[in-house]
Amino acid sequence: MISQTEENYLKAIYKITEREGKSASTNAISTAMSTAAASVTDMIKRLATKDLVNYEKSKGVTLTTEGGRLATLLIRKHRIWEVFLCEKLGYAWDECHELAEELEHIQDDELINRMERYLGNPKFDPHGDPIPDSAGNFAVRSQMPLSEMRAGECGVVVGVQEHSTAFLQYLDRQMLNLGARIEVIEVFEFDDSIKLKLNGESDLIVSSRVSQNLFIKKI
Amino acid sequence: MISQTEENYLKAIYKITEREGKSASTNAISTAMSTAAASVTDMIKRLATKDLVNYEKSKGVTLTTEGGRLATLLIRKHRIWEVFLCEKLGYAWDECHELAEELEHIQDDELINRMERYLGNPKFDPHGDPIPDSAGNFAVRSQMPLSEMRAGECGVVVGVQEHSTAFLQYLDRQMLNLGARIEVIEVFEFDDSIKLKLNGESDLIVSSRVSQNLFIKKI
DNA sequence: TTAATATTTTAGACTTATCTAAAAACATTT
DNA sequence: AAATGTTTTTAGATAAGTCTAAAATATTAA
Repeated sequence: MISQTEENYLKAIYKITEREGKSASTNAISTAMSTAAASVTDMIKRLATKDLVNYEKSKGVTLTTEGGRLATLLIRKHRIWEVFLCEKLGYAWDECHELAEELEHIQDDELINRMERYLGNPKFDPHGDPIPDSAGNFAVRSQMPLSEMRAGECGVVVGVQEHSTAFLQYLDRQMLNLGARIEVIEVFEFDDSIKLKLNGESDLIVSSRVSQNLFIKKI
Repeated sequence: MISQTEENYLKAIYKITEREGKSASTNAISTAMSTAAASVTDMIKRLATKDLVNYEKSKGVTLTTEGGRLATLLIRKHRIWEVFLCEKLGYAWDECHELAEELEHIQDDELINRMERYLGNPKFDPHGDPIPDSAGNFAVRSQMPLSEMRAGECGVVVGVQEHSTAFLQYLDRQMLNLGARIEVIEVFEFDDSIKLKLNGESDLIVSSRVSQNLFIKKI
C-alpha cells in the first residue's frame, strides 16, 4: 500500500524530472513539496526500499518503471476529476486544481474508469493538458506557443503552459478560453506583443508573457 | 483541522448513540472501528480536548453540538456521494458504500453543495436513507417495516434497515428495489412470511427476516 | 587547489495513530 | 461482602511523517 504523502512525492518527482530532463535533486523536491530537505531524504529512502525510485546518495532521484506508472495514474485521476469539476459542477478552470489534488488520491481504478466513460472519454483536461489512458499513454497534441506564430496564421487555443490562478483568470476575462479561435493580425517586434482577432470578432493585444504561455493548434 | 481518523470515530460514536439511545461505550466504539480498546481511549481523550465529545472516565462518550454537526455533515457527504455513484456511474446499491466511505472525507463544503444541486437535490440515498440538508436537518419519511403491514395494504419500498451486501443483492434479484410497488396478499402466521404482489404483476413470498428489514411507505 | 558557499545527509526529537500487556475500575454472582 | 469476570484505562512500544540543528559532501570561485 502506498500513502497519500508517498503519492505526492512521486508526482513531484515525476514533474521535476519531466521539466528538467534529469534526475530530481533533494532541494528541488523539497521546494516542490514545501518540506524540509531532511524530510525529503527520509522519504526518498522509503520510496527506494519500495522500488519506486532509483536513488544514490547525493545524486538525485528518478522514478522506476513502477514509480512512473503510479505517477502517471495520479495525473490521469487528477485530470479526469478536473474535467468533472469544470464540466459537470461548473467550477472555473482556476478553481478545480486544488480539489482535484485531493480527489486524485481516492484509491479505486474502477471508479476513475467509470468516471472517464461518464465524461465521454475526454482526451484533455480543462487546461488542455492531455489525460493519459488507463495504460498510461498520453494523447499527443500538435501545438505551439502563440509566441511562435506569424502574422496571418490562424489557430485554436488548446492549452496553457502556466497554470497560475492569475493567468487563468486573465484568460477568462479576455475570453481566451480553450477552443477560442484566433488569428494573428500583427506581431510587434518592439516588445513581442501580439495583436489577435478573437473568434473572428474582437481585436485583442496580448503581451509576450501571455503568448509564451498559451498553446495554439494551427488550422 | 480534523483528521480522517477522527472523523471516522465521530461517525461511529454518532451511529452507536443513535442506535443504543445512550452514550457510546469504549468497547462498542472499539468493535465498530476494529481497533483496540486502548486506542479508543486515546482517541476519546483527543476528541475531548477538541470539544467534540463529552467524556468522563469509564462513563462512555456522547457527541457535543459541534461533534454532532460534523458527524451529520459526514453522513450528508456519504449519502450524496452514494447517489452520484449509483445514479451517474451505475454502481449497484451494495457497491457504493465502501467508495463513499473514502469520498466522504473530501474536505470541501462547496463541493458537496454543488454535487447536491447537480444531482437534483435528492432527499434520500440509494438505500432510502435520508440525506441531511446543509444545516443538518434530516427529511422525515413516514415508513414502517413490511413486517407490520396487514393483508390488503399497499405501499412503496422506500428503504432498508439492514445494509449488508447479501441482503441488498437478494433484493436486487427479487426486483424489490427502491420505488417498487407492493401489495400484501397474505401473512402466514406460521413463520411470519408474507406473500406480496410486486408492481401489480408477479407474486412473491418473503421471509420475516426480509420483511423486518424492508421499509415501506403506505399508499 | 584551497576557501567559501551551497546542497545533502545524519541525528535526535515531536505528533498521530496504532498496538500489547498489565493495572485499575466497575459489575455480577454466589 | 467477597470472589469472579468484564470493561476501561494506563504504560510503554512502534511506524509514518514531519521538524531543527549539526555534520558531511559537492560545487563554485578566487
